[in-house]
Amino acid sequence: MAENITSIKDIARLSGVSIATVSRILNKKGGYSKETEQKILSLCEQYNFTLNQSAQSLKIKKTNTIGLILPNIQNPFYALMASYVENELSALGYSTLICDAFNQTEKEKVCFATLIAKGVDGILCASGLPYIDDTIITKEIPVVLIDRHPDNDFGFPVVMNNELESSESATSYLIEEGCRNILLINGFSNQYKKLARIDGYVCALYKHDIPFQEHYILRRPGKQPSHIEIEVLLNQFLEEGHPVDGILATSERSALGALQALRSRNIRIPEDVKIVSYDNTICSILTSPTLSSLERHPDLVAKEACRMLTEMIDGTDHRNEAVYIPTDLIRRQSSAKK
Amino acid sequence: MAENITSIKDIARLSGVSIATVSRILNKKGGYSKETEQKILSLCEQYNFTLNQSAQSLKIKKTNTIGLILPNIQNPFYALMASYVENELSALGYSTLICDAFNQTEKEKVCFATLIAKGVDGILCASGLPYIDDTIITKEIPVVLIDRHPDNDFGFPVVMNNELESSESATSYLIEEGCRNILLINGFSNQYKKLARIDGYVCALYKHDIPFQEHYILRRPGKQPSHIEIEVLLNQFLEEGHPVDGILATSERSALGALQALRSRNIRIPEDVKIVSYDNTICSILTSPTLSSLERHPDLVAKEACRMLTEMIDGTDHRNEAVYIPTDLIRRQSSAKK
DNA sequence: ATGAAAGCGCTAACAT
DNA sequence: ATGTTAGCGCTTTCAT
Repeated sequence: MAENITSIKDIARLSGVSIATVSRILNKKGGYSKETEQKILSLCEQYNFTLNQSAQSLKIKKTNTIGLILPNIQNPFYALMASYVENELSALGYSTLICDAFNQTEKEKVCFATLIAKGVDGILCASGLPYIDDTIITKEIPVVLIDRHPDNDFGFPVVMNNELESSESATSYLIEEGCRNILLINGFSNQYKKLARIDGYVCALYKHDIPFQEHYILRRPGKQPSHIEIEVLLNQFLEEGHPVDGILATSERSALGALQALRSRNIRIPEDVKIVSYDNTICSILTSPTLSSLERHPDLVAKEACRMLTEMIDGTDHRNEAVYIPTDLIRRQSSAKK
Repeated sequence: MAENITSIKDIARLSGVSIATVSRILNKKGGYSKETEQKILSLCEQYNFTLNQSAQSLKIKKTNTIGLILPNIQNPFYALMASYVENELSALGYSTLICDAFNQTEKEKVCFATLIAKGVDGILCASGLPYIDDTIITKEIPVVLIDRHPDNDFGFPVVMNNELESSESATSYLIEEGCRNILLINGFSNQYKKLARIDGYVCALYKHDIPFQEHYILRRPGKQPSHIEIEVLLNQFLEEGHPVDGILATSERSALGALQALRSRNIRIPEDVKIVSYDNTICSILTSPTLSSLERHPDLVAKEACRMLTEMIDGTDHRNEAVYIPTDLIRRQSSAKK
């Protein structure tokens, strides 16, 4: 019957050294002989002993845990992001405490509060909500924003795509493919006032001398799943007789809604209408026709954000910095040449 | 300049009571007056003070954190599962430490080790791997298995679907729709020897007096993304001239592969071949035709698993228990009546 | 190269 | 109803 090995004390007793030495060895701090190290290490191995992280955290005031706030894990793009962040952080020696904000401001506040209360060393926030709650700023916890640029600015660094250029180039691409009546479908619920994806679209039209019409931006009320709402909205829009030969959908689900609407009206894709979508998740290759999509490289975004955050935890100042990850337009059937 | 409030001691000093009283109030243990409670609470509110969880965990030996091991968060089904588990656990007062095993035994071992080292109160494991590593059993940490029934049995309770019935009913459904040459596509890499989904398929054939042919089970080598592998395999199979009028795909991605293969050969769905898939994620409604799919109710699975695990943490014995969540066949275009 | 001891912030048993 | 105090398992300073 093996005795219960719960603390550094037991290892110390069993090996005949002091707890200080055990601690030094387990933390690789140096200042011990090769033999004692070997002895301690094999003893720990044998008894499957690891340091108690709560005690360690209490002492060194670091939990080696990072909080990840996501707007909605069910969105395949954020599932990807979660996966990449977890992988990246684990390589950097951190665990990931995940928090789903379900696209609700209230839940997001709770996420922040919970994570801070848990004592995470830093927070990665991709919540997508336009405002950051003031109550969180009281704690000087490192925060890196992913994919968002909130209206109120706390100086938190941000890692995101070059939204303006991306939507401009996607729109230009549609124009170059011959589209003249390009509809922008805003897949986000209307919480953002300024959206770079809209600016880029307008910009591209302008550069190609195509008049911008405000009603060519479709905005969803944001009460229902976006693909349903968009299907209804687009049907309505087409019903009113507005000509459309190109669509830039700022979210994958809204692209799907557009697909459904066009299909139900026997409008051919890409012959009559070309579509470019965002996010390039598995969904893009499932539809028929397959969807042209802006690859946003969530792996690179995750990597940069994790690097920044861990550096901040180690003392580096990244306030007000912004890292922009370029996107790539993946061309598929929905925008293929005639 | 507000002073730094870091511990219960500061609150005690500021309010003129002892730390014990503060602790009692913050933990709602009773034994204090309404007034002191009010005073302490508003003080904590004012200074944004919360108990240091590391210290608390060290003392009470509970972290209120649960580890979730997933085979692959990028799979939409497991992203759903993660979302539901996180939501459920947060309602039960636990945080979720997420760990992606990337479908690798080695990474799974690391997940277990990391989580245990972190001091999680319990582990939810949906890793999908057939064996559980022995090194983890050394610690008597509560574990609930999700969606898996490993070959070696540690007595861990399991929450999963009624796999046998599900695949039998799905197969029977195809038969009743007129299919006689039903191909089973095993979307899993070949690590499982016994798979209830196969047994159910065989069972249904048997009950309908349809001879079972071993080569009507398509097994992927498991080196590449399944939809690519399946596309190749199915093309090969059809090339060899075997008649097929129904397909049961045990994963969504393999259903997609089948879709591609059939489409490339101008085989009509559902007229020539009917397809039923698993998991019923967003993918099922993206394809064209939309996919009939077995809804596995990951929300219910998550709920049950979280309930069991938290009960085990509280001392309830659930060893060797199994909870089976029924599935529902969602009928869509891919298996619609002629 | 190693040890003794203080103290991180908390809970709970034992006081009063 | 409230206070005192020991101790959870660890790191680290200061000894030796």
